[in-house]
Amino acid sequence: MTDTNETRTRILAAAARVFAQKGYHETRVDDIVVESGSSKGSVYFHFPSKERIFLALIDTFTDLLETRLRESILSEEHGLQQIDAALQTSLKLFQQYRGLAKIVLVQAVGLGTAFEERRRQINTRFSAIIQARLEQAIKDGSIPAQQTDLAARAWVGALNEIVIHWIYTGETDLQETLPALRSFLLRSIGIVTE
Amino acid sequence: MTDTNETRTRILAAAARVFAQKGYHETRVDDIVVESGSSKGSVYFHFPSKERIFLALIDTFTDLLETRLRESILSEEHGLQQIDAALQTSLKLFQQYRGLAKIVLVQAVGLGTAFEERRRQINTRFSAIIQARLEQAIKDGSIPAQQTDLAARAWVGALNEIVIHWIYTGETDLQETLPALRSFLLRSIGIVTE
DNA sequence: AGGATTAAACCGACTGGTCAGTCTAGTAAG
DNA sequence: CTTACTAGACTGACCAGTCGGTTTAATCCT
Repeated sequence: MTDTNETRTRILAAAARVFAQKGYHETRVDDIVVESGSSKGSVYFHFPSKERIFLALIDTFTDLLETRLRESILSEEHGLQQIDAALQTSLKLFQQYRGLAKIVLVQAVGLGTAFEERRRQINTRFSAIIQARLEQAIKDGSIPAQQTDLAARAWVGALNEIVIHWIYTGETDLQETLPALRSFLLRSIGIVTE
Repeated sequence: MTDTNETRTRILAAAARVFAQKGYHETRVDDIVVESGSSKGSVYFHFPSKERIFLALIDTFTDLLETRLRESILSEEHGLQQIDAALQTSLKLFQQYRGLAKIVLVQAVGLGTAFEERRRQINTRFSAIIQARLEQAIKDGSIPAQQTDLAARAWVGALNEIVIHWIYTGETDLQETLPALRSFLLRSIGIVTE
């Protein structure tokens, strides 16, 4: 018995590459078969459908991101450092998994009713994390009172767009945008650094 | 001869409704046929393909938005007022054409190679408009020096996300978010209002 | 006028290619 | 011999686009 889980993982990795490059609808299950060096029977032994493969990739990545985010926030005491840590963690992860990032941020959008809901939830989930932090910051007086839900969503949108642009252009290193992005985001909620 | 152009317009309007609701791939050409109350022959008389109908909708809307934006910017003298006018114009247009907004901001994303390029260009186009304004503002000393390309893209991302959220939730009136959004954006580039 | 002619606009049954998912026949390991 | 997995040929549904035919209306001719 060749290790089941290894084949499964190989299929997922192959799927990630193909989905990232071609998008959901232009990806043929046979593309994944070829890319993974397995067979159709094998793919359908490990996954019930093409859709589930796609969802598995999305869930894995978003769960990982959320976990890392929460960890990095917990690892810092002060609000400002928490934000720094969270931002750094996000960029690092996007940079490390560029393919998965593209799948989650680009390829999972506009897929119609089935995926629409899920996609919204993801953004809401991350907005909520940020919003909670902002509420906290207002309460302890680090930033002025403001509409935290709007600010949180705007942050998510801004970050997404920056990452997507990096995904396409691949310009240098995503981490290098951190200082400018950091200043931008902090200013946006009323923290003037220098 | 029933006015040719009227049928064409009816088909486009129907397509906008269906595409907005179902997304590109889940929309059947026959859905558009039924929704428009015409026929398949008629649809293919006016348009060469499903894809072209979709692109026609996108182009119409983005061109309109760009025109309105440039007009509103030209109508104001001072940098800050220009930004206000542009923002107000955008929100107004999104609000007015919610279906088309959804098509451009959501349904046109993640459609694979054919649309990917075009979609990027649209965001770049609007980023460029904002960036030019920011460069100007730095030059005349209204805002501190900063990475305008990043700020411009972040603005586009932030605005998109806010609008998309409104598209899904339909919460009240998009225009009502203007004050908070305005403060957020202005702060982000170093303008402290109150 | 009104009849004939023509072309644009419209109609919808049909087709042909595509592809997700199935199925039968395997192989390897214990 | 059984369990876990792999293989890839095959099938059936689906749907964009086609095509032969009909309607509509504008123009010309007597």
